Amino acid sequence: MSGDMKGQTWNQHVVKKENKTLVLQTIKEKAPISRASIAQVTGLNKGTVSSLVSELIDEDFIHESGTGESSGGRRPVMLLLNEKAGFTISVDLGVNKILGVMTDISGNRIMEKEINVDDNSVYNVSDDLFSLIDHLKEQAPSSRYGIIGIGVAVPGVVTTEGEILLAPNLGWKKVQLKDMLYERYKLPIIVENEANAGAYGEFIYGAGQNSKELIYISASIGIGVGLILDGKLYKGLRGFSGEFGHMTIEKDGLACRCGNRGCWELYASENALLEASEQHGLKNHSITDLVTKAEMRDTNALKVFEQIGDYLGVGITNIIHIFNPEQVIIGGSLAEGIPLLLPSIKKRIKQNAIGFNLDDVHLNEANLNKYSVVLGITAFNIENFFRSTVKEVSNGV
Amino acid sequence: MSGDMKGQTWNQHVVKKENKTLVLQTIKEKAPISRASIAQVTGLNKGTVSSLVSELIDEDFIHESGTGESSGGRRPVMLLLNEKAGFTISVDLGVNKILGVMTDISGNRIMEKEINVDDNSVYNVSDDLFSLIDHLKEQAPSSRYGIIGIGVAVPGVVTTEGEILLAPNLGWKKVQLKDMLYERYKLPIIVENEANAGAYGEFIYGAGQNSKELIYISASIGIGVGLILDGKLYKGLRGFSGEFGHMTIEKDGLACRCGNRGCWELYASENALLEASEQHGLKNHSITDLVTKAEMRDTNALKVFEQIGDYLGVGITNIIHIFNPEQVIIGGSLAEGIPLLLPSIKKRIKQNAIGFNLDDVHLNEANLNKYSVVLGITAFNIENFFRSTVKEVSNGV
DNA sequence: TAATCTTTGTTTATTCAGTAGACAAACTTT
DNA sequence: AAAGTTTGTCTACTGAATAAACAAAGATTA
Repeated sequence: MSGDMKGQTWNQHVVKKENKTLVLQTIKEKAPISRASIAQVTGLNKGTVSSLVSELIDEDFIHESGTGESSGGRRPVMLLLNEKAGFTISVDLGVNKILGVMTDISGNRIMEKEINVDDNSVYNVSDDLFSLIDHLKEQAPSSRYGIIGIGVAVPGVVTTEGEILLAPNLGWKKVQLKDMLYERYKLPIIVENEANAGAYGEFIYGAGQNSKELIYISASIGIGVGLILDGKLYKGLRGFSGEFGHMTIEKDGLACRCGNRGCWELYASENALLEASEQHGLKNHSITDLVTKAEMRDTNALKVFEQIGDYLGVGITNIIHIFNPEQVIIGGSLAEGIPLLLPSIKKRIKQNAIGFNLDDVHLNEANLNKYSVVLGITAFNIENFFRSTVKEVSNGV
Repeated sequence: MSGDMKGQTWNQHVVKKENKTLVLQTIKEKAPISRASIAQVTGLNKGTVSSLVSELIDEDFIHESGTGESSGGRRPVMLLLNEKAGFTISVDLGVNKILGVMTDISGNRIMEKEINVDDNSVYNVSDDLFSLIDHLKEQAPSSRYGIIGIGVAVPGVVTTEGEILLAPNLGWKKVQLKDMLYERYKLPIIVENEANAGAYGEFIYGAGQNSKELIYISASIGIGVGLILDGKLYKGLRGFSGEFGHMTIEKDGLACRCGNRGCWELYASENALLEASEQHGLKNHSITDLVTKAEMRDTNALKVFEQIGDYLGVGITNIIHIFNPEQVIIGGSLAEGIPLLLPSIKKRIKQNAIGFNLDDVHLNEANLNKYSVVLGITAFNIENFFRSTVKEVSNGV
């Protein structure tokens, strides 16, 4: 009816929609909060807030929760997000295991299930994935909005349309996972790259909550990077940004299966760590083994971590130069070794990064641990839900 | 009075402001255009468009320009941007010369002046800069809004507040150029990094007009990069993004004066080109000399361009992997040699870049030539003007 | 304890921008 | 000349925000 191609048109419906979202957002962030405080924080008129709040209550998005402390006058009625108004199902589809969680619309984990996978064929994995989702879905408490969305993170190249073009470590090519899931569940579906999801998870619920410019490094078998720029996930033209694993840090260095040479992930990933440890006489060790050895002051293990940390530092220095970020967060399976890697990472960065950019940046470990990725998916699910639902309900009823 | 900290509040004033801007934008882009067409394109009601248009005419932003062709009914009255409602002064402050242009608010160049500089001290340059601006300012035609803004691009690190922290090739540190200019002219001032300005210039007026994701490489003495992401200039936390010149492409490679090692600009800038040519026995040649020689099939000169192009390709491959851009534009003084560099750049990229990302990207030469940077500044000036003025006038009168 | 002051939240009258639709003007087609 | 189209303006209406009055419920003070 309106809002064509470019530059949406503004009318009072849009105004109401935006203000309602603003009120809801304020409650989400500052709950418990009174109507009066919302008016003060947002700058909206008290009457406007009252009327929007009563709509939100009717729609079960929020509810009152008794009175708060008086500050010298009538005691305020506090408002809370109605966390149990709906639930999400979010899955981290890894190479060796699949982690699925159910959360409420506030992002609290209600239930989770993890299964191991050895056969990575599309057929087998999708079977496992479906039964995992079915299992979570069956046990969802009843609620006004039910399951509000299902999302899956995959270690691969995903288009903005949710098609998996390539997932090398799964051996997948051109898999229409989003369509498959929609076909089966008829619910809003999200399929997203694993590094992007991890970045968003840490941004919304984790170490990056107060940074608008943050770079999340997912260092596992390979390296993927998720970019939060200007407070939004940056995906590039078709969704393929963040292929930092294939950034050349040694011109004409080692040949990568991607066709490039000297790729960062050949020197600084979990794979690189394991290879380096073999070269130092530590064969068939897992990361956990190596961490244990290094903690017991094994010289070879220590050397390996120092070497990998140094290479990580080279790439991170590049990241700092390129983005002038506020925060760089390291996640993925390699994060297990962070305490051992950090000294040499920091040494390299301090030596090599330009002062101005270095001064601005904080280097941190992901603090949601194995949940970074699933919770990113959860955040996508919830955002999607509020964006589409808050408005339609208010117009529709 | 409203619209506090986060999440602006929406009311009818905002609606009008946005719709008015939308109408103006539509006229800028599609002029000459009738009221009826604007209504159709924007989705706004015919009456709304009529009333907004009549305000814009009162404010001299646009004017009617006779009737257009009938399409089977009453002939439309065509609307045009009133290009001469105001003028900008935009300056590209280079190491060897200063280029200043005056443009109208449509970005047409009205006048220009270029001067050479040999003493780069702040004192001397600011003197030259002031007299250059004075000269342009004096000759500005009289107009409703006069000089709407003054902007300067500098080859250095500029904060979001317009302070020049460091301009190594000028030998400047901590120069409050924005304040100095405001003190003198009491007009809206912009001070911006040269690569950022170049990127914006090509984005608005040049080769990148239809790309929302574009990377501009300013290859001169060093390398700077301007990032247009999601249709906006990306500046990072404090404005220091795009320091691609100091991206490591050879770990522990050549030492750079920035403190890092193996920086891209040591291998792929104008400086690198000149050094490489000396190593090939071509001493004291300018780029122009080398281009001439190479065009006459001088083997050494050809080799030099091939080598530098190859290194450029390495960095551009990284850029393609990192951003999944729609377009990469090469500008700066090195662009003079583009026809000679392109073959080896393209060869490297085709060999090394990941297919998905490679398929999306177009590699182009800047097409505004020496005006990329000044016109970027012009675009900033104009945007600033419309953002602040369109609205205040309509509320204020 | 009573009177007064504060804060919270609702209600009412008002303002203002966009919309739909009628209408007039100007043109084309039959 | 009559009928149909397109453009642009005008009028009545709608709906959302606002300011201000008001009611409710508490704190403070004498």
